[in-house]
Amino acid sequence: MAWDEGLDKDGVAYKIAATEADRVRVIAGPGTGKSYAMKRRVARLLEEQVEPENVLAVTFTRVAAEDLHRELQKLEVPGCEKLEGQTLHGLAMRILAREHVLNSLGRTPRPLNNFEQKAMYCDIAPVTGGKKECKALVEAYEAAWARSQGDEPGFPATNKEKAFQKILLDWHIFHKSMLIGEVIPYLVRYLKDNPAADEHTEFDHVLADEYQDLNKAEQTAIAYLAENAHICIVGDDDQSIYSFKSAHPDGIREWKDVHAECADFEMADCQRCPTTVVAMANSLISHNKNRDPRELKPIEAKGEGEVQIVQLTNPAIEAKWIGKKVKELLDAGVQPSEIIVLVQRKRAARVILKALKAVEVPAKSYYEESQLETDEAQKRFAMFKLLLDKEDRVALRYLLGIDSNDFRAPAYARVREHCENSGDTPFQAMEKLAAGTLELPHVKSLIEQFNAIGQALTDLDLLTDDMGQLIDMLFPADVESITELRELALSAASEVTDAHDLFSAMMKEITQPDIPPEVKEVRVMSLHKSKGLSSPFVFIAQCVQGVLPQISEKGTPKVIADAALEEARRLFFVGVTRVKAGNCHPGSLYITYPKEMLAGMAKQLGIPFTKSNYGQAQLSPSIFLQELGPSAPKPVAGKV
DNA sequence: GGGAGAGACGTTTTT
DNA sequence: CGTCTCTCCC
Repeated sequence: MAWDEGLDKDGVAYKIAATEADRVRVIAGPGTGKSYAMKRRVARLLEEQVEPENVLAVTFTRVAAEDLHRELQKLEVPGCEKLEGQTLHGLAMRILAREHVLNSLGRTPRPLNNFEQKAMYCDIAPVTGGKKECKALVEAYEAAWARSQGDEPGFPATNKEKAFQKILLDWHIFHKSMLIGEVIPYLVRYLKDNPAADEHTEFDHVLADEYQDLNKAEQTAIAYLAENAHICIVGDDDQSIYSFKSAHPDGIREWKDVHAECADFEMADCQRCPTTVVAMANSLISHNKNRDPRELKPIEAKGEGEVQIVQLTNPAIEAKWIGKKVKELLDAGVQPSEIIVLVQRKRAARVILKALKAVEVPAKSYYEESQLETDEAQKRFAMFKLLLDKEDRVALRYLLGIDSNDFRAPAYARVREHCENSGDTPFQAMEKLAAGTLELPHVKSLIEQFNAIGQALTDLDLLTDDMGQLIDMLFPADVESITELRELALSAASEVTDAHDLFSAMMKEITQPDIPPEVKEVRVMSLHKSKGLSSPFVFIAQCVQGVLPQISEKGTPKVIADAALEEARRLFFVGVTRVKAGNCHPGSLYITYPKEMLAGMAKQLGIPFTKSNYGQAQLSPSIFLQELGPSAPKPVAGKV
């Protein structure tokens, strides 16, 4: 198929795909067809004989990357199968792992997962004064990097921070590891310090999606990678919802000033939502002050859709109402996968999930922890890592500490000290301790733990050639808590022949889980997760003051409180614009909110209320509801 | 090192 | 209220 087949030559999608400008900015509102335009652009590049490996298409989340990748595969253009859709982190990890980069870096791009990070906290907290403090400092360190442009993190500021940074870095250098928040900044630093490096010219074309969600460091990384390439950034500052991870939405606004010659496009025709929803979304977002005024344009042919705003007595009845409504829809022939329920609170998600199950609706909550994230699964997986690489210091550190409150930090500190003085690796030191050729005080429990690990490793080592047995041993069928991991291993094993490949296949599955192409359940998820999705039936629950928006603590500076309110408004804007008008369904949006809830619960959730009747706090509807404007239907009382 | 009891928290993400 | 985390003490 030719890249411009069926494209209106006066349309903005055509222009975006066709432009030869080397700096392109696209501001694309929700549902305006930016992926479509991007796809056509890539198709054009391939048809013009640009090598697929010289095209970089990056996004922020894995889901979006996977999506992009799948879309690109569908292009019927030679070479498209070689196109990657990737996250910036994934790309950064791959670049940092290159031999020459590693050498110049002085750090190892081996990021810590949550669990491994716990071990790290236990090791460094005693030196820095408490775990809480330590976590806060790590967060500050990562945030400083996120806001940096790759020189130095702008941290430490105080002596205390200085001392802390040294301890933190020493830990990571010793363990040959990295914080996730360091991955991009180190890439930036590498690119900056090595202007002659090949990485600067690796790509001829760079497409960066969801640009408003990237932080300063990430935006800087992209700027370096695209310095000698054509670049097209795409985003929408009205959908910026990641300020908590230091996203820098000003970046997309300022981009045009920085690149004065850039080709600038705006996609405003909403190809997704019914007209009522578009009008409501426009009205809502116009209340934000910190934005360039723009309007999403409705397409009459989409129809008006159906919008209901429903107040229920309390959260339980709200959940019940949603359950009933969903059930009705399913009975009328709607597929469960066509329904999404958006809630901002885990607790509410649980209540709604229960209510859905109660009426036998197949449902899945995206809040629930995957089995792969449990202690037990992590332990097995760490064992696997260590089996393949005895010098994976983080895995060993983690395993030596598990089943102990403090991760056996005091004992481990002695071993580490020995290693630093002698040059032994931790594994070597532990072997010597176990053999009795090295003696250290107060490390008995550590040795016992190591012996257990060592025994398991020896047993496993004999099996690395026999996948079936290896899996049986690592992920036994009779341990219920790891069935998911076992299944993963079994399915991965069918495609590989040795343990290393099995590990990488599993790792990939775990870190980049295949998004199942067909969903079979009603999905209950956060507004954040819903970004990138669209659905003919969208429920947004718990729209009360205190939840959406969250109310800032007393004493929060006004600037910060205002910014938080605007971000919450964008979040709601994202939620509302998930609704898709289609051929079979007009596109339905159900916004619900409880009238009251137990005062105790409201207090816990930080929901403000002025009076309480018989212990029931009387709640205020979200201010966003009135901001939806005159096109929004009048709220009604729901019946169950 | 482990258990009891106090205390905090209750959102959102990247390998 | 329920869960997880931290601290203290033996």
